[in-house]
Amino acid sequence: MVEPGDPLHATCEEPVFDPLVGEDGAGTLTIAEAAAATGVSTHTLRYYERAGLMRDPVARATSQHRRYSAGDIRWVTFLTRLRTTGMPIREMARYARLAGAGEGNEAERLALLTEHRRRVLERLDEVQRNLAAIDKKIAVYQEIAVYQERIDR
Amino acid sequence: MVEPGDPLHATCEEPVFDPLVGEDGAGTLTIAEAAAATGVSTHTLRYYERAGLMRDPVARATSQHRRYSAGDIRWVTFLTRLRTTGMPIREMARYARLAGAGEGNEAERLALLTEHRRRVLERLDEVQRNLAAIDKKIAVYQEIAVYQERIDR
DNA sequence: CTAGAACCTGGAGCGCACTCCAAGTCAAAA
DNA sequence: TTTTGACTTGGAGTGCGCTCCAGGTTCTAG
Repeated sequence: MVEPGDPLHATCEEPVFDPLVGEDGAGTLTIAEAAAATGVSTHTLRYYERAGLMRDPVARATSQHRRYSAGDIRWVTFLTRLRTTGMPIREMARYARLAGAGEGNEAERLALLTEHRRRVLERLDEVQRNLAAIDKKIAVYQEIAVYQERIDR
Repeated sequence: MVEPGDPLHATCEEPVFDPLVGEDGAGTLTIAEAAAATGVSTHTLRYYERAGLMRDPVARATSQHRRYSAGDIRWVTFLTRLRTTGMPIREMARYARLAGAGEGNEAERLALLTEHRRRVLERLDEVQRNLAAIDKKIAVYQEIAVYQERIDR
C-alpha cells in the first residue's frame, strides 16, 4: 500500500503523480490505453522508451507490464508536439535527459526549445513561400479551366 | 550559334526552349551547372530522372552527358517547391507524367496541385497549433529564468 | 598527348522513424 | 483449468529520400 498524493518533489516540469497508486498500478494505464490516450502506437511507445525519450523508465506492474501514469501521458503528448513540429528523436532524447536530470538545467532546456522554435518558424516560412509559388501555378491551371469551360459551351 | 527566343509552341506549362541549340548543346547546362543552378545535388538530379520526375528524359550531348535546358532548370526548381512542401516522390512522378503527356489533362494536374495545397495548409495549421503549445512551455522556462535572476542578484 | 577532372551506369548503402516478428509470459473470462 | 488475448523482449524489416561506390568513358587544360 502506498499513500496517494505525495506533495513533495513538486517540480516545475510535469506535475508528477505517484506512478503506482494502490495495488500494482491502480490509477495508471496499460500500454494499449496509453496508446489510445496519446494517439501513438504501442510499438512506438516502446520504441520511444528504448530511445531514451521517457525521462525515467515507465513504471511496471509486478507482471513487468508497463503502467503509464498521468504524468507519463502528458509527457508523451508533449513529445508528439515536438515530433510533429519536426524535432529529431536524438534531440528529443537530449531534452528528455535534461528533464529527467531534475532542476538546475532549465536554462539549457529553454535554449533547446527556443532554438527548435526558431527552426520551426524558419521552416514554416520556407513552406509558405514555396506554397505561394505553387499557388501561382494553380492559378494558371484555373485560367485554363475557365477557358476550357468557354469552349465546352 | 542560334538566335535565342523561339516564339513558337509557347505552351502554358513550362516555356520550352530548344533543348539542343546549335552544336551539341550550346546554351544548356551540364549536370554540375544544373546542380548549382537549382541547389539540388548531381546525385539527386540523376535520381530524380530515374524516378520519372523529368517529364521527358534530359537531353544528351553526343558524349551521352546530360544537357539541361532552361526549361529543365525551371522544372527542377518547381519540383523543389513540391518537395519542400512535402509532396512524396511518387506523387511528383505522377504530376510529371501528366505534364509530360502534354495538353488535355490540365484538370487532373489542377486537382493534384489543389489537393496538395489543401494538405500543406492542414499540415501548416497542425504545426502552428503544436508550436503554440511548445511556446507555452517556453514561457514557463522563461519565468524560471527571471526567478533565477532574482535569486542571483 | 596526357593527366586529371567531370561525367556515365547499375546497384549498394545509409539515416531516420518507425513497424513488425518470434517466442515466450501473463491475465481475465468461460 | 483452459483458452484467448494482451503483454514482454531483442532484433529484424520497411519505406523514404537520398547518397555513394566501382568501373568505365569523355572532356579540358597544359
